[in-house]
Amino acid sequence: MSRHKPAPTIVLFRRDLRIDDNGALAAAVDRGAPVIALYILDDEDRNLRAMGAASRWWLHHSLAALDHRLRQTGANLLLARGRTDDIVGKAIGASSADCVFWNRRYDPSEAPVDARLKADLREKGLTARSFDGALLHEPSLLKTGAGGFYRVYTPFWKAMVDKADLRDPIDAPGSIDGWVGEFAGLRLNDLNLLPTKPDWAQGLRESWTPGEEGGKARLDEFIEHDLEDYERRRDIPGERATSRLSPHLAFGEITPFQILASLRKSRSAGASKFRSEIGWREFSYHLLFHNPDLAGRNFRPEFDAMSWRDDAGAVRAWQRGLTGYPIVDAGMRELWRTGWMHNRVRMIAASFLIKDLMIDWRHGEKWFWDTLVDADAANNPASWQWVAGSGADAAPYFRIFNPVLQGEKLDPQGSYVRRHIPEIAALPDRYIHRPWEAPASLLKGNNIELGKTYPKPIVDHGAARDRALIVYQSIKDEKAS
DNA sequence: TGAAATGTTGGGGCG
DNA sequence: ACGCCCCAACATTTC
Repeated sequence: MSRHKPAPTIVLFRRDLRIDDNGALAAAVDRGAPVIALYILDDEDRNLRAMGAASRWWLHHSLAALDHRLRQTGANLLLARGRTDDIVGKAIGASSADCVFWNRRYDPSEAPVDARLKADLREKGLTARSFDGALLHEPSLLKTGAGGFYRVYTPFWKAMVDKADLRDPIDAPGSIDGWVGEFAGLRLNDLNLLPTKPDWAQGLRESWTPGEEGGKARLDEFIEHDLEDYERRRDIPGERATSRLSPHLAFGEITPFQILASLRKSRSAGASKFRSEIGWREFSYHLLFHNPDLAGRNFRPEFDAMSWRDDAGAVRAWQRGLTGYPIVDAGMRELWRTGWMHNRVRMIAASFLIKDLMIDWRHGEKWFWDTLVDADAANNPASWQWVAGSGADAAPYFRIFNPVLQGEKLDPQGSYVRRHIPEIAALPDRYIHRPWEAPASLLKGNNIELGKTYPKPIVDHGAARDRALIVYQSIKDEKAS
């Protein structure tokens, strides 16, 4: 007599490339049926924002790491390409699966895909279930006293901490009964996620270990070495004192539940400051959920009247790290080389594009989307709007960073600038953030020719500041009238 | 998660 | 000894 083998469960992996604290995977394993772990790359759906090049590089390596983790426990990752509903239908056809599990997505362009899928599957009499993991809170459930959504960070975070279910992480399955069968038959390289000609990923490879084990190691190291003095050192880009967990979080290799659980154990002085940075990520998703076009539209509509400058040459100089302001250029080159930029420098570089160059923040947001390994549908537009002043709880319009003062304050020894701008590395500290003031003999002695080996400032900050204040003032007048 | 302009105070040089 | 000025240092206001 043959024992009846239950129909398999499909687990969809998306930006939750981990086996630890994975509610969908744990539930599938608990169900006792064979598990089909499936990743679908959807390059077709025009309603979805195409992933940037740096993110695709990360995705490739993260998928490889996930496959490796699954193989250690008895399963493997199947890859497919196409629309989610099509592929899931085909996978059900090939496997007779009767059950599909996944972890929820909160990007408003992706969530409807999952909602339709759930409805379709249930209509066919199949089981479809979704789980939490990406966020500490459900954006649809958190409301202000007046019934709206939060627009100010502090009350949001206070309410969230009170109401969220800060559950403990779910253990990774010890072993998985992996479904044995063929489906789609794509190999990782078939997804074409890596850059080819040219291969610009050298700096990324040197900087990162994608995958959940890399993320866990990063968290442990951060807590052990940097958390105690986090509040003081986090703003000093030369120190590498931030967590650098952002790409791991963006791809769901680690969850905020895991991070908070580790912080609870550490009791370090910097824990509450770091926890509130996790809170900003929650706030960004909260804003995105209630404002689906956060990357395309000003949160404050009065900014629609803003007269941004159209200056392709200036945008290009900013992208390449050739503005002539060392702290800005160092940040932009760190981004280009490593796929990441220190958070404080992001603010300075963004302030420079928006307020010194008067370029529409959406140009900056797009560049970051393409070049950041941590490019995130919520954090990226929310943060750009924050700097522009067009966002919720945003920086006031008159807050304009002086790139020289910021450089001297946060990188007094110039170690960050020298790391990324070798052509001026020989300048003494005194001139490292203002090379145009260095004596001619000093420049010449170090083979620096401003305008040739390193640019002269593309705008005068003082004049640019005055211009920005006038333009921003006009928006304020607009609103008043 | 700012910077610049303006205002105030107090020490020291000097006639 | 005194008043005057300068200016650094700090505080406050303004954008």
